Amino acid sequence: MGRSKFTIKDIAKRAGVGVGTVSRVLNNNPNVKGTTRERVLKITSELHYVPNGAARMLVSRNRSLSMVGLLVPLLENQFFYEILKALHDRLKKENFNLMIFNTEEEYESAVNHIVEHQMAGMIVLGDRPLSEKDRSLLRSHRLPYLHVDYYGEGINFVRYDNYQGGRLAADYLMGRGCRNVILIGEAETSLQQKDRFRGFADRVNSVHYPLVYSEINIPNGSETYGLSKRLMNDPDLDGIFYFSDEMAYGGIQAKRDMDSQVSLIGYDDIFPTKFLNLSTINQSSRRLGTEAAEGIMELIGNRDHEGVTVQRVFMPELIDRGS
Amino acid sequence: MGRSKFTIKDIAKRAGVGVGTVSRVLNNNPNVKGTTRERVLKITSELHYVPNGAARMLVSRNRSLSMVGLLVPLLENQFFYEILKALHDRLKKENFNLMIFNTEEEYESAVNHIVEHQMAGMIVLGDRPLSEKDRSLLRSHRLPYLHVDYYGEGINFVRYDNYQGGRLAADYLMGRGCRNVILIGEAETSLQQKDRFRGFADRVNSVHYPLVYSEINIPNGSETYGLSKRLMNDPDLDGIFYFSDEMAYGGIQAKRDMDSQVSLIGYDDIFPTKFLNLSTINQSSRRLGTEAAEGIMELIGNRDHEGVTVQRVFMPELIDRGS
DNA sequence: CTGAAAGCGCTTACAG
DNA sequence: CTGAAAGCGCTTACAG
Repeated sequence: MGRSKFTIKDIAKRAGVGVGTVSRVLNNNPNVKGTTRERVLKITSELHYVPNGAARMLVSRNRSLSMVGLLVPLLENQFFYEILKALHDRLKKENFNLMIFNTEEEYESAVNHIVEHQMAGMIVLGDRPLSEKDRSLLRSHRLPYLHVDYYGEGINFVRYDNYQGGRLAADYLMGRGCRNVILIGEAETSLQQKDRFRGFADRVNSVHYPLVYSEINIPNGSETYGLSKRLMNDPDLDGIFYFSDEMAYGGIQAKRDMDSQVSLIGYDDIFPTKFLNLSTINQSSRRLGTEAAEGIMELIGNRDHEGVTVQRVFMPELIDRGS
Repeated sequence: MGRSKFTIKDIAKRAGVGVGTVSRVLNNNPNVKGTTRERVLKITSELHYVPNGAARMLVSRNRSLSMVGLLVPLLENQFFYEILKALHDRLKKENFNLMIFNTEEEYESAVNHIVEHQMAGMIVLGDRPLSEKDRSLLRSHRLPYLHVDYYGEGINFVRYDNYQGGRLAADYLMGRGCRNVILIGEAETSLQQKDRFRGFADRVNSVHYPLVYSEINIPNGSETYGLSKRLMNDPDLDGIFYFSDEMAYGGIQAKRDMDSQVSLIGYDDIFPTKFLNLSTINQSSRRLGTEAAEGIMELIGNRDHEGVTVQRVFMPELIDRGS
């Protein structure tokens, strides 16, 4: 039961060798006599010795760090969690670890931490861009980063095509004969939402289908049950497109309780959605996470080559569950 | 656009001061003349200078690290995600960061990493105990840790009472007049599952209620829809207790599709459950996460006092949605 | 195969 | 208010 912290020096002294030798043993350097190695190993284990990670990092500037920082607005919807799982799985295979930073307010302290600890790379979940300051910091430290679900010129990202998803949603509701549709979104409008709703509008207009639509945006994270119920009182309303499945759940419940005929469609196809028989636009969180992991590893591997860019866009899919 | 890494020495040289002064500026030490401070700050920002975290940690052995390591079997159910959110929220308020380790296979490398990097504390989600080796490693480094959902003598934990939850489930099904019940669980039996099912059995037996029950365990993560459907073909079966809400979702769907009268109850009351009108046993993920955060911070604060123990047990609650 | 020494980039008394 | 120096715990040539 060692009392406190031992260092490589303590080990060396007890083993009657120099610190260099202990270091070699610890790093599996083959140039150590078998008996010496044994002796050192015995002592390190008896003392529960664990090398000081900070000292190790400080000295081995070249050692490729195996840590990836992840910026994620944790409170957002479950879709992010599913991405997180896939991301972690894939990274794990290559022996990368993930450090998670909650970034509801601002990125800066997280970005600083990541740079300060010389992580291998960084992934940003969600639709917010980095500040110019953060970007130039990362650039000057050659720290590669990748966005998931955000995009722009010259930046690295993987994402699903939300515009296309909006078009699919329009197809679905038009296919069910809707003429009077409401789009329910979040008040703090995200890029995704804009793209989805724009895709919806463009699709409706492009085919000259006689459909009237309007948009209602509610505070992020608020319940949709009451609102949906009230809307369903309007006999003219015949369709609702929710920005996300989580928002649509309240709608499904309202529809059931009101015995309403309104057509509903959500977005994401997260795990519980199929059990609610909710039609939706599927984007695979697993795929997104996996591709993000592979993307960042590619960027890390090519840190020194200029101009390597990862930009991948996937197509979502309509899932018709007759809702 | 700095090309590469600058050190405190570079800053000092350009500012025409010693490294000590630069360090003081960086650490907001008040004993620096205003103009000197300005000059240094200007240069650090021009050069995108960020101090080397490893060097910093190495030298300031006393600085209380603000990192908590979290061991979590990521692939498990959504309940963990909700805990994760709450945990993160609470920790954030006290300026702790969270580093997440996936531990589906073994804990050892994660524990090593946490010790090596001198984190402030560690939280273990899930029902697996640490190995004796890991425990003595943590002990000898005075690194406090806390289990969520696992428990035992002399260890720190916060958890819900699963045994009690099982009793509530029994009450629910007995209240609906069930006589013939099946418990569906996971083949890789967890402590939680054992407690829940044992609570169920004890409750039924303690009141001499004429109820026959049997247990079916299926591979973790597999679908329950097909199984539930088959079971519902048996006209004698009138109740199913699922180990988790996620497992129960397939059952709810089967019940609807078969138009069955079987009574169903899940466990957890995760977010989507209410929309499925599934009765369940509520345990608040938010509370568990928050308490875990507070528990580990308490342990961290009392690192040097022997015998401080955190052991908190919360009572779950029956949510009757008539399923 | 091994030891002594330099050095990684910081912080912090110490002496002015 | 500030500089020079010691030291944090490692790794890695270098010289044997």
